[in-house]
Amino acid sequence: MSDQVEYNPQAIEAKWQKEWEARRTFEADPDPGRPKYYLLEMLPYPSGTLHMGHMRNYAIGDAVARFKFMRGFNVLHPLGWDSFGLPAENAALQHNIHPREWTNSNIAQMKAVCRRFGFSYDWRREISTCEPEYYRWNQWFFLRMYERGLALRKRSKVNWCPQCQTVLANEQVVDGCCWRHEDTPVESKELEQWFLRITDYSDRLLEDMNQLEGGWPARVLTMQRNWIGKSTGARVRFPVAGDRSRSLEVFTTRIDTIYGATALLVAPDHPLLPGLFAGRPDRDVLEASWNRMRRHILRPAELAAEKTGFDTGALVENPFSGERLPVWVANFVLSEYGTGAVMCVPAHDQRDFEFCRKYGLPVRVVVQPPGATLRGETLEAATSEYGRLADSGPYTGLASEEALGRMAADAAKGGFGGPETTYRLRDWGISRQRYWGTPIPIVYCGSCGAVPVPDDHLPVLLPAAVAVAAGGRSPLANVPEFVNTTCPKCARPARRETDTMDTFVDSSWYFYRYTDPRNDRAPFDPAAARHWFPIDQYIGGIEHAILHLIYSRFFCKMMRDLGLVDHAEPVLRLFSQGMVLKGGVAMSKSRGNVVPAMDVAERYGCDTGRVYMLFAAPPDKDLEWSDQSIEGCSRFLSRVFRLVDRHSRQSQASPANRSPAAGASPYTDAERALLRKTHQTLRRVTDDFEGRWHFNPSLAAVMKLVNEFYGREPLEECARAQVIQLCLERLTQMLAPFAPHLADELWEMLGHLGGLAHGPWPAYDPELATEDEFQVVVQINGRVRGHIVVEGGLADQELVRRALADPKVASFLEGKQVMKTVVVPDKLVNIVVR
RNA sequence: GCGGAAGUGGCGGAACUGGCAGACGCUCAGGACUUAGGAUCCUGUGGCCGAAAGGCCUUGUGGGUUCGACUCCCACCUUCCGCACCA
Repeated sequence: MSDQVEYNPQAIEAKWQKEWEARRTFEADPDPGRPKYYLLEMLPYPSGTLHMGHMRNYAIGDAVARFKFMRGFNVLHPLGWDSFGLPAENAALQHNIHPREWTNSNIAQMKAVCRRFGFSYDWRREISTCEPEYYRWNQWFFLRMYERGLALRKRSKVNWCPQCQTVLANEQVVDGCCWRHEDTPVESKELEQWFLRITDYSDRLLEDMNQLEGGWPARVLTMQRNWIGKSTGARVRFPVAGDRSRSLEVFTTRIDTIYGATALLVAPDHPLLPGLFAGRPDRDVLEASWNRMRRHILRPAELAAEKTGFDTGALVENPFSGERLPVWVANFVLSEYGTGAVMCVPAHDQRDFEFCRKYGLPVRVVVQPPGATLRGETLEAATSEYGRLADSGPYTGLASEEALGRMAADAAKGGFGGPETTYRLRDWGISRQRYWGTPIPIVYCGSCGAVPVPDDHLPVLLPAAVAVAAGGRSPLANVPEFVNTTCPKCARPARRETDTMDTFVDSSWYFYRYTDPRNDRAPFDPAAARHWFPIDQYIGGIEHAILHLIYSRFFCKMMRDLGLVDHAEPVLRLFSQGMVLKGGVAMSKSRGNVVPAMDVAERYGCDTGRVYMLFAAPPDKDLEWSDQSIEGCSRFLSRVFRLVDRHSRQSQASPANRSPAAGASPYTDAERALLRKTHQTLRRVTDDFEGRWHFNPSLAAVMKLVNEFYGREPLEECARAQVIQLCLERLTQMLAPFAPHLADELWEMLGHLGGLAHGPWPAYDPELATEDEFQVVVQINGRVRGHIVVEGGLADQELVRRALADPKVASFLEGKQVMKTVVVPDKLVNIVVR
């Protein structure tokens, strides 16, 4: 047709976005009549521009959200901004702009991109964590934790990033460097800091992971388990020889090997060391070695590859054997884990083995692995296998498994130890010496000490006029109007805490706020949370596997203890999407390899961008950006547009053709074939959304269906217009989650009003989707030798008979003897010959 | 070192519980339409042999199980990710 209209994504997209907004299409409120579905993508940090790396996350989420909308779910799909954080302060320093201004202008830009992509967010629920209306509840939660002893101030060794000029939580240290500055080794400092006692929840965090099995990626669960690092063993106290009032404690998971201990090793910064040196003639020499080693240890980035140590000259007594053991300082013993001291069993621990071989300490085998008789003198490596105890006093002959329990119990009986469980997880240090964060609601009073700010004084407002400077202490300390206050208890002059909270506090509970975003009396209404929670599907990057995802699980449990929520886990299902790469590396502003999302929308339209994100790779794998591939997706959408356009013009000429074909005369073969392909594709796409989320082959199937229509041109000669109409309607519906704007436009072209956002998602007709003819592969000795076409459901013998009758197959069988036949109904016949 | 994931055409990737390897897209080639085509439509496109029919080879490597293996088992190689003195 000469007056063919071309696909104009920009016009179509603007039209439907306006329409959706006017109709409040994606606003969701509790509705007892429909099942709820809470779908969430991790909230973005407003860094400036949204690039296609970000968009992948939202394209996946939006496809699922729209599918659920179409299926009749009441979908809660919100978005907000993780808007506190250091980059805003850096921008302030570099461009002399206030962090708030920088942040808000970024939010405006990014929101414009999200709107340009037409995502199905309920914007009424938008939140921004840097607003007092939000962060006052961070303070409120802090106070509730303070009341319960879950927020506490303590002096401890903390990680210090010299770039950020602030403290980092353990979770924020990656390979000994800052998570934001991968080349900057973290330093160690002793500071007084606020901590949240996440360690009180170690066991619950671990146990409740059973509820997440299957719904969360296995590797995330593994990473969290390793991070919590539970290990069960025993604590044993070794008295100092000659002074039984003093002792050194060790933690061990292998108390069954204790008769093989030939030394006791302590960490270089063990608190009892100075006491051991005191009064010794060689004290100066010892302290010199000690200081050398400590300097090294204080820089965790320079982890020594080689084990070193020195003999303190002190002796302790093995409480089991009475044997005297030398006390050594060893650089590989960690002061933060266990008791900061270990028993050294060289025969059964590789680290101890290397240490003892280096320094000539004896090696003694006290557990013989099954079927072995090892000797310490000739041992080439430690053996950590369980076995039978040897040379172990009264325990000799016991199996390791049994000895572990019995010896720990005996240590308890003897009053020198007992069973113990340790964790790797440390308390969460939340103090940050930075400006752009939530002020910690504490006041220091000369007479009352640390006093919590009363609830009715919240929020403690972050002052606007602050000279942001990196100087190792919080910029807030330089704002007298902020610092100087009065004690809430005694009304005397007092000083405010000037550190702000780690921004991971903000993101630990934000998804509850979405359920009741404007509440000014509580963080949220428990009833609203109860309605929407738990989150049915959470989507985000793997980089939060332990940071955000363990903190928010902790918050949920804490909130449950406060009576705010009634579930143990906030997120039922988690999906980690792959990264978008360009030139083999992740797209990022700092690498300068980003493809701005707005560029894609302007050039191809956002529907094309979305389809490309879902088509180019499975959603959990990394995706390499390709300018050529996205062209292909653009072409595909144009093809669909032209197909429907042509059909709708013809229908307009004779509107009767629009009436449904149901009840019409039986379908012709060509019509059946068209309907069959359509319903097969529909089945595939439906199953995929409900199951594996392999959108790439799903979209491939839709493309194939479109090719099918093109291959039958001119369509109207092979099928009645009503049948074509029916098939195109299904095609349009199944395209809707992927290319929603185009789908709504096509839906209108097909004569329907109001778009497809709320469905319906069509049910596929199993009858129509069934093949009535099958192409059966005929193999001879496993090699394909022919094909036969048969009707479905043939008996095995009949299938074999027809296979043997095929002339081509027969020619291969000449002079051969059939040994056996294998039949897969409707699929395959394999003839085994000799 | 330990744990996990992965390895398929020129490229991105399909192949669900073992059953025609390479769907779909990109690239490239040819054709049609056209004043024109970098638009559109059609055809072809893993390698080798062959004019063709057809045959042989091919899913990191080597073995095994099976009528039949990308898929299961064993060993090895490579890449990526996580943990890494956690006692």
